[in-house]
Amino acid sequence: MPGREPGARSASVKDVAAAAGVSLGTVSNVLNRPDRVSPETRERVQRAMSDLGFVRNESARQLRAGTSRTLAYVMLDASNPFFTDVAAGIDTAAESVDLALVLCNSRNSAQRERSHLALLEQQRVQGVLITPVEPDSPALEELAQRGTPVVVVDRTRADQSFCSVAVDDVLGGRLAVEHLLDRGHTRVAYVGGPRHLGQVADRLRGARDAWSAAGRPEDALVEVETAALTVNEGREAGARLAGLPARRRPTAAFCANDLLALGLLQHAISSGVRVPEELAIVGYDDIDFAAAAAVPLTSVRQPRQLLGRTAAELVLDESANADHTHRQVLFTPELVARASTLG
Amino acid sequence: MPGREPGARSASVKDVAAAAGVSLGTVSNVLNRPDRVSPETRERVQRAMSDLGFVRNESARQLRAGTSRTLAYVMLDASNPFFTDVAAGIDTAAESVDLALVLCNSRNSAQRERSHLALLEQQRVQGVLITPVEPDSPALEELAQRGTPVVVVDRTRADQSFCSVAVDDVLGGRLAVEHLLDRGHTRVAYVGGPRHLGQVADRLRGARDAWSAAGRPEDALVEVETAALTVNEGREAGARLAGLPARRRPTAAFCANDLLALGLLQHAISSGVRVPEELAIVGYDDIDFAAAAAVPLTSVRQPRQLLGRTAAELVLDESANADHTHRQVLFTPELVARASTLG
DNA sequence: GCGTCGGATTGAAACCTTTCAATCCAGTTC
DNA sequence: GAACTGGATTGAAAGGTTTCAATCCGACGC
Repeated sequence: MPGREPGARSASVKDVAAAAGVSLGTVSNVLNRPDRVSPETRERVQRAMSDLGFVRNESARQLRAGTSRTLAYVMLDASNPFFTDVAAGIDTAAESVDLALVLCNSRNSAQRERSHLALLEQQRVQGVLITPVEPDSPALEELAQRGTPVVVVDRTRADQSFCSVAVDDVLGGRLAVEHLLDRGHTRVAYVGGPRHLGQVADRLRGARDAWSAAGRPEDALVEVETAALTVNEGREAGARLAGLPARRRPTAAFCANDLLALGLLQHAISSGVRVPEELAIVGYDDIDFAAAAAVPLTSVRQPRQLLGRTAAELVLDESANADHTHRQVLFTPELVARASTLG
Repeated sequence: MPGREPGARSASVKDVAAAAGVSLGTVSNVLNRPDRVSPETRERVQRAMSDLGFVRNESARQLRAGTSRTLAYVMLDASNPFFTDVAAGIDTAAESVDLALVLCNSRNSAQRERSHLALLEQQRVQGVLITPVEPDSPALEELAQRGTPVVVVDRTRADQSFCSVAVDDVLGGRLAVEHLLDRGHTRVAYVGGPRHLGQVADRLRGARDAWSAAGRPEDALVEVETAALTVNEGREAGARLAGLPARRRPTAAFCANDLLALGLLQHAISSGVRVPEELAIVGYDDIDFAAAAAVPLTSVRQPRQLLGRTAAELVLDESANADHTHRQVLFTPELVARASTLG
């Protein structure tokens, strides 16, 4: 038997009021300003509510009150642990101000992203946090224009028409390569792609900066471009590196993210290349699986939870304060050295 | 400047109607039954909508129409790739019937789970899919009782008062151990815990069944209980196994999930134990990281996406068909043999 | 006893959309 | 030219909650 008896629709405040012998307004007061109603009445009403199985209708509440109690995070790819950690950070912040967080997964599709945004706007959510498929999409602008606070997470936009939180990827790239230089490597690979992704380009730039600042010849930093930031592509890149003649083969690789690094590591192990003796590896993101890899991975850590928390704070500020001004927050990454580079 | 000019609230159908010189009802028709309105009028109205930046108010729509366009999945732990894959399956099904999916993450907390459920019920979502912290919680029952379709995902309940989809964990345990028996192992560890989790218990039961069916002595299947199903606990378990005297040390381990198996693998590699020659490992779930591990992991695969899709279909059936009857769907797992057990 | 005060309660309006029966109107048929 | 047809449009009601000005009532001061 599915649910309630046929014909019975769920009880409304009106039913509760009748059952408790009070007016409609009093029931509402019990719900929203319990202190304004006398203890006896309050209890009578609450009793009626539970007797009738009353469940407040959020649509009606929101329609009348004009405010919603939810925040949304549109994530780029829920299967990347990095983003779920960011989401956890947002959740923590949302929880502390008693807002619910709903997650939407665009799964890398601009089309899905669009339809999620449309629905969220119709739902009048308090704010939208998003790691967009395409940071410069005009759809975001329009959404903000029409009055929904929007914060861009882990991406930056050319203009400053939004709040955003991100991590300094150029610095991250520099840290990684400086570490490898410290360890004495003279021939290093940068593994990442596609090149048009902001992250990939910025990390490469940082790597190049550090490389030339150390006075190394440009062509000793070899770029290995991949088609995506996945474990599979990392393995693939491993094969390509292995194919190089020994003289030109790098002794270390800096990967644009940990998934690539894990793939590369796997290729190395399965083909008998010792890590880090023959090939040192640096990843990026420091997801939990990095520390837990067969050879624990040196990685550039991004403050994932903090990223999320901060983004949530910005969106809340924008939604609450009339004199809000947009801010671009840039966090500093940190290198975590582990066995994959430490002989 | 945050959003629209002060004072301007978003346009309503009424505004659109006025701007287009038609009645309210016509605007609604354009929105909901565009074929009923003449092409010229329709266009005029649509033009007015975009001029005014009209965004339909979903609360009002839902209040009047009485139906919501969303499905919800309350996940146990968004950072476990297994659940995000299940979510992707649900999403696919939801998309095909034009429902939006919102994800909530209870992060293993019964309290968070409760508050998510309460809000979802108030929002009158079309249905709730959930992997509960505690499958036998009465809260689920009450929710269903009051009329929200509920489907339990990847768990089973003692009674049959819900639809549920799960995978046959007893069979999965059997498959794993049969495989190890085939490979000639005579001393095997079962790594998992805490024991009160349904999954952990069922997989152990299957393992024992296979073991005794093969006529092996009971005490040659050693149980290693862990405090949680995480990578860290897996490493920990590795240390415990290594501590056993060689005579009593198992030559293979069957882990209750892949995270444990990955941790165990990591411990083995870092302490020089060869996999699979000295220690064969079987995981469970076959998450993507399993195939991508340093030594690709043999694992018991669950049809994750299918699990999600099926759950979504059940909840939709329950929400649409008055004569719906609850079903408990049990899928069959499948062993995927890889290098971690294949010499 | 009268007037006043303040906390508790009430009742009606408002939020925005959808629905549906009623109306309108331009053609068509006889 | 009257009667009808059927598609397009209209107008009002309804949905469940919150809000807020108004009312009620018992207590208190004088």
